Order: sequence, then C-alpha cells, then structure tokens
Amino acid sequence: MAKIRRAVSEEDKASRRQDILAAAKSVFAENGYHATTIADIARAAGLSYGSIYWYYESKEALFLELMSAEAGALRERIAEAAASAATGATAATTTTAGQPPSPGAEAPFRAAVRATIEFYDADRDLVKLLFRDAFALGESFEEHLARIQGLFVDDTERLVIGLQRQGVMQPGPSRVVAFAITSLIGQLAHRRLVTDDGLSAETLSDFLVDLLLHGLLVQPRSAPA
Amino acid sequence: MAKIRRAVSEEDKASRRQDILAAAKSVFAENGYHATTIADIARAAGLSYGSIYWYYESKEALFLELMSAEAGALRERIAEAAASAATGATAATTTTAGQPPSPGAEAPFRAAVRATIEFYDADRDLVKLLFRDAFALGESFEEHLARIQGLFVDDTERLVIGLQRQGVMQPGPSRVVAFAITSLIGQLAHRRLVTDDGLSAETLSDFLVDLLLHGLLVQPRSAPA
DNA sequence: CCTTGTTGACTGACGCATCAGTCTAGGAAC
DNA sequence: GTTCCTAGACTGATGCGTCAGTCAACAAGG
Repeated sequence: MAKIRRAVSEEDKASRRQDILAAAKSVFAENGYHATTIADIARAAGLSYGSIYWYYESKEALFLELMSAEAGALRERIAEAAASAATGATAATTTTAGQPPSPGAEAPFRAAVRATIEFYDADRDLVKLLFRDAFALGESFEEHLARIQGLFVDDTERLVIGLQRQGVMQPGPSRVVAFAITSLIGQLAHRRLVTDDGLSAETLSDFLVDLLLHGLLVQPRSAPA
Repeated sequence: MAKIRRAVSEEDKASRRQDILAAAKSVFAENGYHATTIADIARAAGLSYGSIYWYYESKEALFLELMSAEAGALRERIAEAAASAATGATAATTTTAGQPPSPGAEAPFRAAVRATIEFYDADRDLVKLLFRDAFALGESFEEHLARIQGLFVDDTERLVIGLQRQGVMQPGPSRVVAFAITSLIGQLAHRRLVTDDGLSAETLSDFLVDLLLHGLLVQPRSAPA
C-alpha cells in the first residue's frame, strides 16, 4: 500500500483525524452507514485498516463525531447569515417580485433559509448525512422507495394542478409544491411518533392546511413592526 | 418449537403470507431493516426460520412487498377521502381558469391531508416504514440525530417566537411551526440531490419563504369560517 | 556525523460473531 | 403413498475490532 507520512506533531495528528473524517463523510454519504466498511474508509483516507482504530474508538464513534461536526458547521453558517441580516435589516432589499414589501423582521428568516439551501447546495454529502433517508438501505431500496413516494407526489400534484387551473392557487412549479406538501405531512407525522405535542389529528391537519394555503404571517399586507 | 397448523388451502397460505407480512412490519418498524433478522420475523410470526423462505424469496423481497402493500393501502384511503369530499362539496370542478375561486375547491385537499394524518396516527409502524429516517441505523443513532436536528429546530423556534412577539406572525405552537420549517427545508434540499428541477438556490429559498409566510393561495387570507 | 535506543504511528492478518440463505428430515393432509 | 408445508441445524460470507509486529522519527551518546 502507498506509504503515507507518519503523523508526528499534534497538528499532524489533528489533521489526520480530519482526513479520516472527510473520507468517512464521502463514503458514508455514498453508501450509508451499514453498507460502508471500515476498510472502505481506510482506503478512501489512504490509510490501512488498523489505523482508523488508532484515531477512532469504533465505527459508531466515528460516525457520530462526523454528524456532530457537520451539523455544527451548518448551524454556525446559518447563525452568521441571520445575524448579518438582522444588523443590516432595514437596508435589506431582496424581496421577491409581486410580494408586498417585507417588514425588516423577516430578513433574518429569509437569510437563514437562503443560507441553509446554499450550504446544502454546496455540500451534497452533508444532505445525505443529515437526511439519510433510504440511502442507508442501499440502491435498490432507494429506487423502490422513491417510486413509492413519487406516487404520493403524483396524487398531490393532481390536486395542486386542479387548484391552479381554477385560479385558486398561485401558479408555480406544481411538482415542487406537491413534493413540499407531501414531505411536510410525512415529517410532521413522523414527529408525532417521537414527540407528543398534544395536537389532535384534526388540529394538526387544520394547522398544516392553513399554513400551506395562507402562510404564517398575520396580515399579507405588511404592518410596520 | 410449537408446531403450527399447516397452511393447506390457498386461503390458508394467503393468510399465512399476510401474517408474515404483519409480523415483519412490526419488527422492521421497531428495529429498521438492517437490525432485524429473519429469525426475528419468524419468531414474531410464530414460524420457524425456514418457513419464511417458503413464502418469500428473500429478506429484501419481503421488505419491498411490505412497503408496496402499505403505501398502497394509504393511497387508497386518501383517494377515498378526497373523492368523497369532492362529491360532497359543490360539484363545480371542470371550470376554466380565471374564474372566481369556488369555495369548495379546497375541500378535497383538506380531506386528503386530514385522512393522511389520521391514517398515520392509527398506524405508527407505517410512519416508521415510510419515513424510516435514522431508525434504520439503531437506537443510539436515532437519539443522536434527534438531538442534532433538535438544535436546528431550537434555532428556528427562536426566530419564530421573535416574529410572533412582534405581531408579524400568527400566534400558534412555535415548536411545531419551527419543526415544519426546518423539515421542509431539509426535505427540499434532499430532493434537489435526486431531482434536478433547475431551480437556483435563490429561487427555491424565495419560493419556500413565500410559501411559509404567505401560503399557496392567490387570495392571501379569508376570514376563518 | 554516525550509531543505537526508544517511542508510538501504522499495518494487515486473524478471531469471532452475526446472519442470509440452504438443505433435509419429519409430519400433517389427503 | 404422495404431496406439500414446517422445522431448525447447517453453511458460507461478511465485517468489526484486536493484536503482534514493523518501521519512521527523533534523541542521546559517542
């Protein structure tokens, strides 16, 4: 195997830990947790099998540290964007055409969403790690699940298009809208498993539909804040 | 092991297949795909190891069939609800674009969302199967990931509460709102990996923010009925 | 500058457990 | 007796984690 320089100084070692983490990230993102082996990570890092264990306790510990580090970086970026939007709030002019001028209070929110999407865009592996979805199960599962979920999106899209045709709903990318709706429902349903927020199915679905149809703001027309 | 009655008739066999599927559903939902073994399923079904292979080709085939069956049942239920809401409301559906929005146009949508949430509520295992999330990785991972995602929700919730305090955003369960926002962003980001819808980060985040703030309808807000 | 000793980063074969899938004996139904 | 289902022992493959050994880097002594 290609020999690598031995890490001697503390900086060397820290950097090697980082290298391993980076290698692990790409491999985990590609194959999912179960399908990646320590050998894969070692290969990607240009190290031998055993060396991984010199730096990390176990496969699990490596994975957990990776997740934490990545999430931390993302949160930091978001906080930055929100903060800088808040300070330069009144001068913010990135409103969308057709929408009423947003009060300055929205600016950090807009900035945070934007920063998140951009961060994800720039780092596809991160998305896979944080929203690992079916990818943890393997290729054929992923396809099968995508197909199944696609059916729900199809159904929803039909409703959306109908509403758009009737002029009730704003024109726009119906597929994306439909996807947003179905995934939002799914995520909230999943959340109910873990967290009991005491909302009945009726309350939750009303909340959801109203959110989707009317949005979260009090008045569509801007009010001075 | 306690012998069970041999399945003789076709109905018997079909019913045994169903039993296995039901057992598999609960075990897969509990432990995730990788962590459940055929032995677990056999035990849950009250059969022996080998019998599972009499009815199913492989673990994978069993899992895929399970997913398809479950998703099919859910879709059927949703379609029913939407259909009955559509007939129950005004039958004006084939209108041309540009007409004033008929009040009943939303009804199928509301009914579909409601039916979905209720279906999920009544079947927690199904939610785990369809939105398998971290659960495919095991208990400790699930907790770790929940904690990490909780941090993002915390951050978002602070923004939401701020907007609510300023009277810009409607009062409501800030935690649920925050969760809806973060998960929606995550899901759309994840979707971008697979499907290239040609939307820039800017377009997408504007779309998202506008959806969340103003909703999808043309008329921003009508008086609550 | 060269030799020798010590440390600890690195290697990779191997032990061991796990588990998907196979095989065959046994027994119920007919 | 024959067919068909059930049981569960068995096999083989896979992969985590270990460990005995190797060797680069550096230090001390000559």
